[in-house]
Amino acid sequence: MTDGMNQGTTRGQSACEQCRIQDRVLFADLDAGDFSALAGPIDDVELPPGGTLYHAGQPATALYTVRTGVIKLEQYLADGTRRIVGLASQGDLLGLEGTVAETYEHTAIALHPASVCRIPKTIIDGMEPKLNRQIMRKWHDSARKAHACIRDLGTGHARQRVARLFLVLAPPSTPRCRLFGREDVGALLGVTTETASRTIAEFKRHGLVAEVATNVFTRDIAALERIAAGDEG
Amino acid sequence: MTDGMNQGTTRGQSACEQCRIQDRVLFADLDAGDFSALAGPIDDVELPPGGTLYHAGQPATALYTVRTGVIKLEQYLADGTRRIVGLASQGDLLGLEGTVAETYEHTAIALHPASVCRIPKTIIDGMEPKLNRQIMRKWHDSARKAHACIRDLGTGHARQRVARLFLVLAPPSTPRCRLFGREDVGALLGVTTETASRTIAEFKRHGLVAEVATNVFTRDIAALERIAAGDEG
DNA sequence: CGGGAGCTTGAGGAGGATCAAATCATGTGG
DNA sequence: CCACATGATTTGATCCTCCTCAAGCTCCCG
Repeated sequence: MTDGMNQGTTRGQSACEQCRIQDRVLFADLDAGDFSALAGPIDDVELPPGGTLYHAGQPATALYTVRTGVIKLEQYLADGTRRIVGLASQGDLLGLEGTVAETYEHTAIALHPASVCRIPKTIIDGMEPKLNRQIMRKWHDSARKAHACIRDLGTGHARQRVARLFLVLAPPSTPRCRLFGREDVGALLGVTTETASRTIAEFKRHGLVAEVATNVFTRDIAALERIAAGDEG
Repeated sequence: MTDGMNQGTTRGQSACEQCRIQDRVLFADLDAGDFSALAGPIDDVELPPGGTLYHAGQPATALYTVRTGVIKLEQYLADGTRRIVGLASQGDLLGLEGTVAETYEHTAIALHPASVCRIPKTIIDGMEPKLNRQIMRKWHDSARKAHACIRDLGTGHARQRVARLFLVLAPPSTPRCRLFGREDVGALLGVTTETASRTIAEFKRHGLVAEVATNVFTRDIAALERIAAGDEG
């Protein structure tokens, strides 16, 4: 149980018009006029690692756009087992279920220091038609990610899953990628904390990845792809 | 490789207005006037077990509503491994990705004899605003199912996964449920065909389920729930 | 009746879970 | 600034589940 502080700081208004990731977020195809209309109540939320954005079952009052950091989406089984069913990073939308349901379906917790943009449900409701296409695209992203999670991170031996995780964490061109706690790696891949740790340690020994700082890795992409596909060396 | 015939028969027009599952499908909240406007090109497709509705990568020209039967959604890994990432049954919408993307993302194959309703993309495009809420709800269903797949069918021991599958196949009140081939059970749960077979056989021996006809089972719900939660007896 | 596909079962081994301990980070107070 | 406490990570040893390879079985269909 990470048990971090359950909410980050909320500071002032967000400047959507200057947002660096504007083209990737919900309001991508709104014009300037629309922007001034909605500028009002959108604000930023800063989350420390372990900080909770919202809990499963809570009334869904807002959507969130991820600006920086990585946020995990957790769900729980009847026996209390924890499972991470998805990750959200830059440009992803969280709490999409709020547009059609009353409550959140996951618990959203930051893995790295994160900054997200809070968009009250009322804003969405107020301008539905213009946003519909964009919201649909976000649903699509979300479904694709979930299926990729089953396919890539939930299939094969632990070594393959870890390799695929390293490949998913950042695009191949990116030199480094940030990892997170072994317990979370386990919950994401469906293996135990020990297996996650052992496998990552083995990767380091074999030079498949190198830890340049705490949980910051460089990767041998080609070699990881070979492992991911099941080729053993 | 099941390699069934790759398409069922297509016969005539569909009578949406008399459809038994009308309240569960896409056009749930359209009025009579709307119905007559769209009555045109919607038609039924009958699929035999193993029949393919569409292939991953194909241009997405239509959505499909499932009227009867169960349809599997398959995806493939780089090494060729097959994985079932979801099941669709009565009322579910298939090929939703077609509303925002060019091609299908899964291969959709019938597990039982199935009857589906083909809705050309042009119809959807033509009446977007009225349908938006309903489409959104279908996206939501789809995402929920995918997460349930990770959580319930992809976590824990083989015995737990099979128990959860039996519980998911039909609501608890339903006396019987239909299963499908062991190879597909394996691909859905992320275990081998042999493990699927062995586990189901063991369930039969222990009276947790009983096979009243080929792949038709009655279930001891309470006992299955105990197994699903990890209690061993 | 014979052939084939899918299902069941067996034996053996490997991978991962489990239990337990040692080592390494991180932040705290002296 | 250092010693210490705390939690995360790594590692070890053992056991059990599940995979693998292989054979027998059942059911259906020609």
